This record gives sequence, C-alpha cells and structure tokens, in this order.
Amino acid sequence: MSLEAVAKRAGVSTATVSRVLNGISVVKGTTRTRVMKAVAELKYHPNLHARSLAGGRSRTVGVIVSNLDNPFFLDVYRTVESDCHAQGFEVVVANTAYSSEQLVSSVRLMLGRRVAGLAAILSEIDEAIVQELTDAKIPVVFFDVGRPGENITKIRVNYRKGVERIAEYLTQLGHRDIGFITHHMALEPVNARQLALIDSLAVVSPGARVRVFASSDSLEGGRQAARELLLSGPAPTAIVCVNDFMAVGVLKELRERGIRVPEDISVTGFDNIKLSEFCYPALTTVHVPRDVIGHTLFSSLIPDAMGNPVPGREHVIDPEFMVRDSTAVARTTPLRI
Amino acid sequence: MSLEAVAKRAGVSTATVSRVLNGISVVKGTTRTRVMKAVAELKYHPNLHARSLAGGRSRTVGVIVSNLDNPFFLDVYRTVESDCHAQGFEVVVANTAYSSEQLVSSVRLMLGRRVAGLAAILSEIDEAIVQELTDAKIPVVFFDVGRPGENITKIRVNYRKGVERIAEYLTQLGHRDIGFITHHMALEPVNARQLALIDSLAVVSPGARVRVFASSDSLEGGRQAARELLLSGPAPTAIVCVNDFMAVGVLKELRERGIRVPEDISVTGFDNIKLSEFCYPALTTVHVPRDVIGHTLFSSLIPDAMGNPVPGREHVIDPEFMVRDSTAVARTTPLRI
DNA sequence: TTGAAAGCGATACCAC
DNA sequence: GTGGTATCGCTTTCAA
Repeated sequence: MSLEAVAKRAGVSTATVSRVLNGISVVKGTTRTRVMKAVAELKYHPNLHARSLAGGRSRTVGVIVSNLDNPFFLDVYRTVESDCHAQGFEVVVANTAYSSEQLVSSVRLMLGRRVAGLAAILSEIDEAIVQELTDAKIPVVFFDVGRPGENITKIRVNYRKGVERIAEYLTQLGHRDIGFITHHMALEPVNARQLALIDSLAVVSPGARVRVFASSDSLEGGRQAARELLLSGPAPTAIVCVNDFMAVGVLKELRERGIRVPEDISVTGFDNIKLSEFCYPALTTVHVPRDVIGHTLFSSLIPDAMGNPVPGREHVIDPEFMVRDSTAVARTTPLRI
Repeated sequence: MSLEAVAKRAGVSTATVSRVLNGISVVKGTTRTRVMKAVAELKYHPNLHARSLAGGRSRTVGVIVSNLDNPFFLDVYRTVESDCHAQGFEVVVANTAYSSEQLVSSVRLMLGRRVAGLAAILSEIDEAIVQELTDAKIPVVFFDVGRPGENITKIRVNYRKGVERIAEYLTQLGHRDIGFITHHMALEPVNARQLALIDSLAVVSPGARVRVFASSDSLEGGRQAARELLLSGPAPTAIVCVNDFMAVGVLKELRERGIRVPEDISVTGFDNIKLSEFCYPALTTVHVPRDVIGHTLFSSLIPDAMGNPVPGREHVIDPEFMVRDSTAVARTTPLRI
C-alpha cells in the first residue's frame, strides 16, 4: 500500500522506489525492473496527498466556472481539462453558479489544495478575491474578469466587436426596435455586451429602440425573458440574446406562440455553441472560439518548455459573426400577437 | 501560512489550533476567539493534502463519467456535486470519453486521492476495474454498469420498461418499419435499449422491421446516423433514438432534407433532458429522473446519520413515458426523399 | 482545557 | 546508483 511496502518487497529503499516512479533516470535497469514488478504485484497507487505535501507542488490545476450548464463554459472547461490530462495534470473543478460566496469558498479550497495553477472562467468577481489570488503567488488566469498582474494573465473576448457586427447587420435589415435578452446584468462581461449593443446602435442607427429583459442563464430563462418581453407591449422586430443558450429558450417561446422566426421576429445569439446549429431555426450568432480560449488558459498556467505566453499579459480573443437562418428583413407591419 | 504560524500568533499550540479549526468543542471560548482572530489575520488556509494525509480520510468524493457532453450525464453529475457540497465534501470528476484506458487511469487517480467514496456513472466497464474497486474497500456506487457487492451499490434504470412503452405506442400508431439510432453498441446499458426494443416489438408487433445505425454520442453523431439511415434505402416511418441528445441531431438532419416530423417520420428520444422540450419539434421521450439518480448515488456513498441505503444493494430507477410533438400516426404512402 | 510529540506517505538532499 | 533521513502541514493520542 505504501512506498515502504514496495521498497521492502523489491529489496530496495524508498528513495529508489520514488526515483523509479518519478522516472528519474539514474536507476539501474535491473533495479528498475524489480521495483516495477513489486509495484504491479502490490497494485500500488501512490498517495497523492503525501506526494504533493512532500513535493510542495501538486500536478493539479484548479478550474472555477460560473455555470457549467451553459455549453459555452462546458466547452472551455473540456478543452482545459484535456490539455491538462495531456500534460499529466489533474483537474479539480468548482461551479459557482454565479454566486460570490461560492466563489470565495471555491478559491479557498483550491488554494488549500495547493493547485499548480488556477483558471477562473467567470462572470462574477470579488475584488478581495483578486487580491487573495495575487498574494497566493501561483499562476492564475482569468477569463472575462479581473485584470492582469504579476502572476495573473487575463483573457477576454472582444465582445464589442461581435456585438457591433450584430448591430450593423440588423440595422441593414431594417430593424430599429430591438429586444435584448440577458441574465445577471450586473456582471461585467454580461453587461459589456449590453452596453456595446446600445453604443453601436446609437452610431449606426440613431433613434433605434432597445428594451432589455433579464432572467437566468438557462433555456428556461431565455424563454421566460421572451415571455416578459412579449407581454410588455408591441413586439420588437428583432431579439438580440446575450448568448446562444438563452436564445434557444427564446426560440421555443416564440414558436409556442405561433410567431415565426425570422419572418415575424429575427433572433440572434452569441457564442456559437454546437446547439445553435441544431436548433430551429439555426441561429445567426457570433462565434467565440472555446478551444482557443481553453488552450490559452492552459498555456498561461503551465508554460511549456517553449517560449509560451508569460503571465502578466492580456490576451484578447476576436469573435466572428455568423449568419444562419434566424434573421431576416424586418417586418414593416406590426405583429399581432 | 501554516498551522504553526497561526499557533504562534495566537500563543497556543498547533494542537489547539487544529481543534478550533475542526470544531472540536473542548476548547475554551476565549482561546477559540484568539485562534480565530489569528486565522483571519493571516488569511490562513489549511493545506488539504497535509490534512488528509494526517487524517487518513479525505472529504473528497470522486465521480467518473462517460461523457460529460451529454446533458444527461451532466445533470446526474450536478446533482451529486451539489449534494456533496451541501455535506461539506469536495468533488473530483473525471471524464472517460467512453474509453477503458481513461477509465483505468481515472480510477487509479481517484484511489491515489484516497477519496471517501467513488461514483462511477458509466457505460463502459472493465472487469479488472471492478475487482480493483472491490479491493479498495471504499464505498463505490455504479450507475448502469457493474454489479452490487460488499462495498458496492448498483443503481440502474429499468430501460426495458421505458423502451416497451415506446414500442407499444409506436405500434398503436401503425409504425412497423423502424430505425434505431444508437452509439457504442457494445456497451451494456446502450445495448440493453436495443435488445429491449427488438424484444418488445417482437411481442407487440410481430414482423416489424428494425434497422440499426450507430454513430457517436453527440448532436453530430445523431445527425450522421440519420444521414446513413436515410441513404440506406426506403425511409422507416419512425426513428427511435437511444437518447435525446442524438435525437436532436436526427431532427436536424430530417429538417435539412425537408422531411417533416412527425408527419413524414416520427422520432422518439430517451432521457427527457431539458433540451428535448426546447428542440423542434418537442420530443416524445422517456423521462429518466437524473435528480433521483444523483441523490441515490450520493447517499449510497455517504450514508447520513439516518438509516440510509446500505452499500451492497441494488436500486432500480423507473422511467416514465412522455408524449410530446415528435410522434404521430405512421405515413401509409412511401416517403419520397 | 491545553501542549508535546508520534505518525501519515511521499520527496529530495546528502552521504556512501 | 543507492540508502538514510529530515521535511512537508496536519491530526491525534497521551500526559499534564
């Protein structure tokens, strides 16, 4: 069960067993074989706690995510996870469900685990936490929140650019009455999209009207927000959603009420999750490359031998506009609901 | 940073600090307060590795999942996770992507972590692994695979029952030419649904024809399998999918080819994931309660003070048939594609 | 009610 | 090349 047991069985010292197990190559071939044999026979698994306690480090990467239910976050997480495994790191995840308290306790847990690095894929953030992370002096990478620092890399998406393209496109199609469906308006990266929409519309389509409706970040939330929007007065000609996940909920609500997309109302998403292609109608959206984000997260945490991105930097990811079937020329006659 | 630092600052011994931190209530009030103060001032986080090394146990639950991308598994996982957190356990997940090698290495990792319990939410399984887990003598719970044992609980879904209901229903609607879309046919719980379909059809609809197509467990896989099915000859009047996730891919492919669901072809799913309600058309499916599964998993691992389910048992979860909009009376005229 | 000290199971430095 | 052993940070008797 323990190193010592293996050592005894192989007739060597624990130090030697440790060397073999860690691939330190000063061990003689025959000794190595003998040790390996003992390991196999005893079905020995190293105690990872002892290992990281003794070693000081921990081949474990921590990942904290706001909402694993949203396929966008899940995709990013999965990329980080697979990079970690590929490099022999374990991953421990925590889901904050957009709650600051959860975030605090997750961070403490990660720190307690002495993770080798910490990726925070979040929308919410607490200033005190940023400080605590800075003090921890382990590599940290933020996605969408925080700011770069000594040991902190920041990765963010150029939301403004993506939203501008949506605004331009809808304006071209004649939309001047727009509904914006979102969640957690107080969160910075979420709010960024809303501001960007309002700003760009003010430029390309002065006088355009935007009404905002918020609910939870879920299929159900999208549906709920759409319901409120529809109940609140004359329907807009287009609905811009803060992400694809909620947009799919919006589509459902419209369909249920016999409102045709895009003939009656155009709908746009954001993220380009796989589902946006499989829903009906396929969503016009903005592609945000989760794989690039995931790889960047990982490599800012664990720089490989090559000259990889160094902490303390900021990376900006550029999104890409994608037209599919959920947008069309604005109706000119009012929609009777 | 360490217990000792806190102890020194509070003017007590490490033993006392440890007692305070673990809520062992023999500590005098004033001492406790003094320690707490020191902890706060130093922003002390216990080193969890040292803690579980010393304590022998580990407030960590391991979860191994086949495919986190499939919302079904994700839902189960999330329930387990939230139960764990509620009881002060951490969770470490591993995704096997249906690969046996991944499974083996994940199990070893979990064992190395000395997890308090291990939940295996899998479709694949290796006999040697079952043995290793039995030997590990920690509480283990299998979902869908393995068999109960000394320290092993098994939870399974009564797939047969759910599939029978689908078969009966489709037969009532006049379907006698059926396509079955699945993934990883070799895996037991997956195969169970296929066999159940063939068996029940043989009973309720002798002479009915079933053609099977397999691809990956993903939206894309469902679409791909549907494409092959359609290309393989005259279209069936109904397509039964092994799960909702793939069914949504199937719907996409049919839509793309101008085939109407359910007028031209009926489609059924399995699981009743949230998405099955939000796709178009909403799927007729079989509800499998992920929350019940998740809670059962957790409570078989960590029995609470009450007389909870004891390891060594088997729990069977009953699914429930749900009719929505993707099924209708079978076409009587052949479909021209 | 508190302190001293013996582990827990590995790593890594220092001898041989 | 290999072995001895201090050490990591905490829990947990055993005494006081």
